[in-house]
Amino acid sequence: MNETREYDGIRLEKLREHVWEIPQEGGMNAPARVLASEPLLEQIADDRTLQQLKNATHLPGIAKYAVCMPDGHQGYGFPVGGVGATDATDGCISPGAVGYDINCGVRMVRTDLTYDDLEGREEELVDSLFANVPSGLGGGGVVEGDVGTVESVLDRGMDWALEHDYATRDDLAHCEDEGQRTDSRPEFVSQKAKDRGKNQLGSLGSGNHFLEVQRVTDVFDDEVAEAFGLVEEQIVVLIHCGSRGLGHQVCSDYLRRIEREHGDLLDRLPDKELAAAPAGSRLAEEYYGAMCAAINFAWVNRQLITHRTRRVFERVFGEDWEDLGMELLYDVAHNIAKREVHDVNGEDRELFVHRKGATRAFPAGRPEVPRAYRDVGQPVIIPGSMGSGSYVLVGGERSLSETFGSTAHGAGRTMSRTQAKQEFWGETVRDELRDQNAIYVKAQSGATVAEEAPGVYKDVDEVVRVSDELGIGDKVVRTYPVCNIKG
DNA sequence: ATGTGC
Repeated sequence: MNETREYDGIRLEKLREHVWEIPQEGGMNAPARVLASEPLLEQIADDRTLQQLKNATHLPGIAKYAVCMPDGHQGYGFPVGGVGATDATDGCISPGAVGYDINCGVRMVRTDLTYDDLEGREEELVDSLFANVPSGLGGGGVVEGDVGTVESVLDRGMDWALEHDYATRDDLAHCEDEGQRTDSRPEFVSQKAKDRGKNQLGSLGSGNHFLEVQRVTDVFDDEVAEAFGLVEEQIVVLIHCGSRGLGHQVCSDYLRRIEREHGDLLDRLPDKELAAAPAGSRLAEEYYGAMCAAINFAWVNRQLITHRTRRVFERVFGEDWEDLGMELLYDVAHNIAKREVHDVNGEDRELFVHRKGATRAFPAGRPEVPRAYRDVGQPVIIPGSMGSGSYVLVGGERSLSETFGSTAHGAGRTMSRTQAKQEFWGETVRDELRDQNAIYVKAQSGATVAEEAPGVYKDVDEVVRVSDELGIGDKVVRTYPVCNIKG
């Protein structure tokens, strides 16, 4: 008899170390799995995550099992840190299982600088980044486009940035999907969404989005770190943001349309927030096209911020960005759905893989991995809090059989934003990080710093340990923050 | 996450 746990009437069986299963019963179309150590499972069970995960298995055509990553927490309808793969022919697609911030994601830009080159100049660098990279709620971006510009960005993604000299060919090669979803259908993105996007091209936004200068403190795998161009004491830049108001509007628009046009399917699901469009329906095709367009918008957003960041480093360090070695290491999406073919019980099936707060983690050999990394596997970038630093992993051998080629995406919150503001005060958090940890934070709003205080996050080391031990994403390097700007 | 509500 397996070890079991029960939380609010939801029973989990321990299959092996870090793998817990909610057995299939009632209206579930598959079992569910939670990938977590015991302390992380306790945190996951603390909110509605397990119930939401169980609800997700009610989605039509869900394959194998729904998965909750070690950093999972409750989200809109479907857990953040959730992976759900549904049959692309007779299953469904669910905006709630992608998330409001379509292609919220993260990229790492490497440099040839070391911490020694930067120490003592943190204030200058953080001030210059803050002054030049638009952040905060509302409008103002690197590019002030019109609706035509937005449509071009939606259609072509990073290819648009290449044509307008905001990107190099190498930048495109180092993005998931090469920074372009060719299934994009801008005509299915509402005018309202495009209007929201036109003055947000190249802007961080607010909440947990940030730009962080970091130093590499630990190398766990010399061979893979070398393939990624990473060494100890090296300075790197992490950019974490998404598709801003445009992606948010796409999600809202389609949730409302699903409610109106597919109420029958909605009535059979345990939670209205799981709203899904049946695969093959007109609405499913339109949502998929619009979501791919928003994905393209987010890649261009991160690229425009990269462009500005390179300019800032050129001014501060007095060399061209090429001479500073500021190449894009990789850009990964954390909130997407994608048609992918996976083995399900010995049969190759085309699925909509929904990764909501989860990272693709393909191992060596997969054709989707950029040529430069194909012999080692794709880089996986996992941001922690502004006090803890982050990790670069490499896609693990077991990810394809265990998690539809996915792993975790971050540390995950442990308390609400409201609670965080009661526990912390922004200016105090900022001063302590500077005085005790030599971390320089500059934000539009003190409230945001309180909401994002290191103390509101799970232990990123523990999340990564579980990923590594499961073999779905393996540790390569760890970084520590130097400068952080945010909304 | 988000022109921080329907």
